[in-house]
Amino acid sequence: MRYSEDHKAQTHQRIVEEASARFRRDGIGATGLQPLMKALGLTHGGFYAHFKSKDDLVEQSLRKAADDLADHCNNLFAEESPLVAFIDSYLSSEHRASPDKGCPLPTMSAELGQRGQASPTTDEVIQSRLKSIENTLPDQTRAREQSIVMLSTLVGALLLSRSANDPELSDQILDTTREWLKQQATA
Amino acid sequence: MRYSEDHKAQTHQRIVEEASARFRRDGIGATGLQPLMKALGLTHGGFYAHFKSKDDLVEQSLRKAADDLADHCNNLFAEESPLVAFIDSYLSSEHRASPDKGCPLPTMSAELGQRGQASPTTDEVIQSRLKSIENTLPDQTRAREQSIVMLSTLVGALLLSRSANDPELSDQILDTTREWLKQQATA
DNA sequence: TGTACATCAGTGAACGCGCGTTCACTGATGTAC
DNA sequence: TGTACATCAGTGAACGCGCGTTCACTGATGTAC
Repeated sequence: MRYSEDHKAQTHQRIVEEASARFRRDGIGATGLQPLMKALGLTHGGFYAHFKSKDDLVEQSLRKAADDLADHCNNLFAEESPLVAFIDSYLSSEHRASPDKGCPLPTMSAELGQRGQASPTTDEVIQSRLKSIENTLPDQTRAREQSIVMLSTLVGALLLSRSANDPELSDQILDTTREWLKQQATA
Repeated sequence: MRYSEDHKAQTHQRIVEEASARFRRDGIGATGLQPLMKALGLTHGGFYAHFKSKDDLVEQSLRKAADDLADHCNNLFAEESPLVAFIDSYLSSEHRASPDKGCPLPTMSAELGQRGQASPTTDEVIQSRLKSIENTLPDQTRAREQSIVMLSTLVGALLLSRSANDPELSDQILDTTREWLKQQATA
């Protein structure tokens, strides 16, 4: 069947969006293309009309996630203190509970590094997230260094907080790190 | 064939050690039991004489890795400043280059969180690593908070540094974070 | 001391399963005449 | 306006592969008599 003008582009986007969520929630290796396509009401054979390979989809999904988050960060400039808003948002229980809608670094970067064949896409995501933080920093003289340390802390805290089984430990990591960073940000 | 007294215990330990290295280097899902046993000169069928399941091996491997690192940290007390020694060691290019011998948190915790069935082992590893840091802190009054923020930063920086494709970016993350933490430690 | 037997760590074929990828195909729609 | 044809997004069976797990087995050694 032949479809209306932008039908293919829409399907393509639907696949990228669903994959982007699943990769972040379940991991790349644990996300099968067959269940992914089925969830969208499609059959798996059609996948290769849209993507060269699973790796191709991974790259596009990563970029999509990074772009969405960059947009989200730009909205924070409406807030009184964008930096505090960023920290609160990154280390919120909402972000912890919804990896599928959040930053891909805590969920995907370990697997991306382990996957063998290297790709510059991960670097783009890191640089994009660093830039987002730099933009919110009040003092621009050491913005690069500050953004690197802050991103490391944010990524590590969210990762550990999600991994912790005991809710108390999980909260402790999230809350302690968030308050620490905010205190340092306002000092 | 029947073997000498502690032969089984030795084999068991060899499997745990090899698995512990592979899980950290390649990830849990990407590590097959068949290649693992083959690398030790064994056949895969014998695996279940030692472990209930792959998950059982994962738990034992995690604990082994955490114990080894706790030992390593205790050795740092011979240094003049254990805290600086710890930071230097954690964010060294050696640690970055050898995930199979290093901290399991940057490499395995995302996957452990995504694997569905939760286990308290991850919490034990986190608590163990927090304790290691607390022990090196000069000021014990806010040791818990400090150790949480520091572990988050260390884990995040190592993870990002390993994920970065561009060696320059990777070095920048490692070096900036290491120097920042050391400066804060000595202040 | 010599022999029969029990033990059990390790063997390797086999199981069902889901993976990523390929490919001949279908059939509704847009285009050409 | 009506008909013949080309397009191509999506279909679904099939491919080889490696996975975790099971199981009947082997055979060197320790133990019992």
